[in-house]
Amino acid sequence: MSSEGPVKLDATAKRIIELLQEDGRASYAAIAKAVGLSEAAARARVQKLLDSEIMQVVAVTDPTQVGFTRQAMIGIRTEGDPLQVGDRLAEVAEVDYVVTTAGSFDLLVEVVCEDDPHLLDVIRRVRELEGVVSSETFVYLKLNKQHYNWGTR
Amino acid sequence: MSSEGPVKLDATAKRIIELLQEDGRASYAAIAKAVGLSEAAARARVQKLLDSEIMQVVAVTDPTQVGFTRQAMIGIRTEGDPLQVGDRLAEVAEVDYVVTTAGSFDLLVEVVCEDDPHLLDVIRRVRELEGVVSSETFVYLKLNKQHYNWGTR
DNA sequence: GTTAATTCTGCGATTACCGCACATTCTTTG
DNA sequence: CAAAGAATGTGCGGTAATCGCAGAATTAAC
Repeated sequence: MSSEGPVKLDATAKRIIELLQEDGRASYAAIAKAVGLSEAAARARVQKLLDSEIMQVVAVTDPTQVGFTRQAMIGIRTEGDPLQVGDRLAEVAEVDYVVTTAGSFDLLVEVVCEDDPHLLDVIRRVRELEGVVSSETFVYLKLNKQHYNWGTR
Repeated sequence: MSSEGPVKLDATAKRIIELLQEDGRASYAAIAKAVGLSEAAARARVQKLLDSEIMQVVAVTDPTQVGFTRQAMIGIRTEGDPLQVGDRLAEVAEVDYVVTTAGSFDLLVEVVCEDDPHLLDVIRRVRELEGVVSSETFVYLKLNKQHYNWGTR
């Protein structure tokens, strides 16, 4: 769905991203002052970053706090093209995160479920997908840390 | 650092969260209209959700797009209290995500690094932590899907 | 049933946002 | 290298959103 080009970001773009990683609702005026641009220019740059899907500004929550009692990571071994299997997994609604990896799993998939029967159903559906050879599920017991302000380089 | 109580969220709070999961920069006026409150009340509720750390509004990016070429998930087996080890891991700057799990790993840890030597150094530091018995690293090759609008229940 | 605390509404006063015309800088390209 | 074209930035006026606060309404506690 997204065709990536390794976009080049200048120092101003990176500082804007870092500011919004700290506070996604920062005003354009505040951003402009922080990076030394006019308000209109700052606004244009934020819009560009959003439109190009380099960055998105969203609310993030601990799923367990908003009614999803079962979360899990599923390690998956595939046959055929892992990227294609990854695309198929990405279509599953309960899946919020898919990465292709090197190691004893080909894909790591995070799923968000309401309860145990729901998780069971998701695992069943995942294992039935074409190209999925085996899977191993890690049920989440506690979310210890979750942050997004890793900055830029 | 965060003392969790399973906070009870009413329907309005959940709808506000869902709206901001779609667009973290939605105006208070728009939120108010959507949930049927005055602008001031909507603003107060958003502030409360932010202050109580139930929700945070932030910019999220694909790390590879902003200069971090090496990302990985590290599966960790521990001895002693996994939660304590998790807390220690959470203090590592390059670690952005820590979950305690049930399964063949006790903890899953996501790390964001600039390059291979950086990743190597992080893995070394992680393995030296007290309580870490063994670790297995899954280097990310591609981020297939990443989304945050899983809604509420 | 009264009190206290929380939450909501309804405003002005202030600030931010948006769109647009024009200036500036950076890239092609002949 | 000069001119054309594309980005990117500035300034500003009109509109809309935000903020702070006083008082009403609702909810919880006793």
